[in-house]
Amino acid sequence: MTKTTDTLTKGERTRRRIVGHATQLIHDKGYRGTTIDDVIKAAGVTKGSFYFHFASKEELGYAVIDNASSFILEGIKEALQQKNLTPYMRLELMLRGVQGLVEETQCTHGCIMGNLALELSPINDGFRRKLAGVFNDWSSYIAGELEVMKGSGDLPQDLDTAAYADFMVSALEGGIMMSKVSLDPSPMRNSIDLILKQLDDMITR
Amino acid sequence: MTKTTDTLTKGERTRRRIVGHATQLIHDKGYRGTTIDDVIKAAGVTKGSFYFHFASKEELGYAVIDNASSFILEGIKEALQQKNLTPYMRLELMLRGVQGLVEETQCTHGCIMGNLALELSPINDGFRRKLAGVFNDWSSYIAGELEVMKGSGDLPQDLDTAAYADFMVSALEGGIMMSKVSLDPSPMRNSIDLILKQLDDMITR
DNA sequence: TATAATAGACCGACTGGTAGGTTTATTTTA
DNA sequence: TAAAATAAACCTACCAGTCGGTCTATTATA
Repeated sequence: MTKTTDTLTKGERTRRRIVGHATQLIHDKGYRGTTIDDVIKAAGVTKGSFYFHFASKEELGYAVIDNASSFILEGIKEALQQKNLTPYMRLELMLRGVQGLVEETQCTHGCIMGNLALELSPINDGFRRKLAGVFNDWSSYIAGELEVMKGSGDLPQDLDTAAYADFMVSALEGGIMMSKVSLDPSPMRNSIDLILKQLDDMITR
Repeated sequence: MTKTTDTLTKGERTRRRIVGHATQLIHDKGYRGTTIDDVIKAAGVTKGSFYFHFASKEELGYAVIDNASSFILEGIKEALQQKNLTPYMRLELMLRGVQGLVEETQCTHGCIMGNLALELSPINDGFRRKLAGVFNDWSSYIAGELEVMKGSGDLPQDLDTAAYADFMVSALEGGIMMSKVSLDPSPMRNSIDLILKQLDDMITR
């Protein structure tokens, strides 16, 4: 996937360090709430160095979205590739994985993708499209699992798997939003519990 | 409720005009994305006049949240007060009402409460608490309807109505988020459809 | 009742600070 | 040693907030 650190040039390592710190800061305070000065201070570089690696704050934004989305989607794909598990168990593993990620920050930071989706969609169409693509990919992976379940007769044949996958993503992101605004992990956990329960209830026995 | 326009002083009318335009702008571009200059230009007032009515941008923010939340919650309460309808129909009316509001802006602006919740929660605890209160109220109203249904035996007696109401709000807000980032009303409609279908499926017959 | 005094509402140039971005010189590294 | 990378000072636009002052409609007073 990504090159191992020891094969990277110094410049590439610096760039990644900047992106890493910027991702954390933006996850916490948002894109507008994070200044270049914040980023270079956290990453331990100077302005000149930053602008050697990035043409603009916008370019940093794209790098952060790429970094965060590939991290998240890799985790999701990994959970869904556990071929020793049933599709239902794979989906459960995936959802619990996301829950773990969000709980790492006591739910106060929410989901960086959801945060940026709402903050940046109205002001930058490039960001918006990239973020929409991430959610679309995520939903597609879930729909793939639902299709497998449907194919083996575990789910009703008239189930619209794409729509149901969208619903699962929506309910999860909404739960994360509620947890962030209330500083309480319960709503997110509750969403995941109910998503899984409803999926389980749909399984034809 | 609110005073009728003709009994208001000139100053009160100006203040409300500022809040109204600010609400629109903030709904569209977010709190940070909206400048005082944007607001005064839209409302047709000057800086001095603005700062006669508001001590700070933050105070405007509170006024906007109050304005938007009371508007939304009034609409919700109105739908839930239709005593000639069944609780299920009241909830459906409420959800379709929210859908209508969001579709007024082609889903591009999302829900102002959700937008502000994610943007402002990490940077201002006062805003965060106020927004959390709005979602809490909303969920409580829904839970009230679910309790009625449960009381009349239409829903399972072991249903956690508060948790299920939270889930409904989460799924709806998440759907609105997906619609905003994809510029497509389908995810929100899909969320509402599935929320209602799942509620209907739960009704004991 | 004519005039003076007061207060609410409004005006817009200005300011201090901030944030994104630039420039030029210097040091590292491949 | 040429190119890559870093350093530090600097620039400029923008933005929240300020401040001295104006306008107008009541209200008080002689």
